[in-house]
Amino acid sequence: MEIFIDIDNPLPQFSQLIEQIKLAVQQKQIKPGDPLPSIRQLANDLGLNNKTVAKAYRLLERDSVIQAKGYRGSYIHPDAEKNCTVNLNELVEEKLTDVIGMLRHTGATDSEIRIAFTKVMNSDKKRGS
Amino acid sequence: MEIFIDIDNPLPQFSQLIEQIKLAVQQKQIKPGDPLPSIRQLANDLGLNNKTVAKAYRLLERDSVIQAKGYRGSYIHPDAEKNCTVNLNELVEEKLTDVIGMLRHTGATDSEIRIAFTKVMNSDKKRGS
DNA sequence: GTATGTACCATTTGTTCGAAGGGTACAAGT
DNA sequence: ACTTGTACCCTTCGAACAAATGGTACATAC
Repeated sequence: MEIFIDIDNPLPQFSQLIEQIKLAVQQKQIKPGDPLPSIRQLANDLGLNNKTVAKAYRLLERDSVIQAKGYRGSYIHPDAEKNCTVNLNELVEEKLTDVIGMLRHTGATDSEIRIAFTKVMNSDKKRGS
Repeated sequence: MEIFIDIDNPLPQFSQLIEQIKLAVQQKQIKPGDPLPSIRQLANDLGLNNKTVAKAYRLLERDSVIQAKGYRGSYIHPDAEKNCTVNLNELVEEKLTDVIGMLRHTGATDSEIRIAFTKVMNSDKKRGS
């Protein structure tokens, strides 16, 4: 499995990493149960910061593409092949498109929608999750 | 009817103006059909820019609190008293709260939601209103 | 002619945010 | 001991945006 990170690519590095790992899973270059390089090691190999790789791993684990087994390294998730085709972002975009379209239809300004959006994002953040 | 614009108020000037005009309507200091000062005049009286007042008027008209009668000035809308209590922003916030809550429940990161949000806002903007 | 609402062009200022990097530390596994 | 994932702290850079201001112009009503 080979990973290329393109600095000139407008896509964030952690996104590129996620994409390529998902791609490797889909192309069966790596299979469920296979171990992944450690965060620090991969970061070192690619010339990235630990945090950047950790961020990619964190998101990959949330999407059940990989599994972080405590302090025993990270492995490809059993259902990785299925889960890495499911795109959470598509759902997010879809839902947001619906609401935004609806709100614009009521006459709400883009500006107002943005204001309300950030307000909701921030106010809910404080008291919870 | 007296309008006060507080520079130190964190609330934007145009918002303060909207609030105070709505308040004046609710308190029946001005009644449906009453004329409003012209944009330029009010801006001059309050020491604001024309655009700032125009923005407030534009939003007030969208909410049917006032009526801009072409080139004959602006007047209080017949249903102003009813409409100025209805807050479009509340609807916007409510709907956004719903979706955001739902998306967060699916595991989406606040960051991801923000990314998708701006993406939707911008991509839809390009191809027509 | 003058005032009106409105629509463009533009700029400046301040805030918020994402992305990335740097450092330190911890608990649990080998 | 050493590595692992993870969780904090903080900083820098750049982009996107809101808010406000300025100027110009137009068609229409009085």
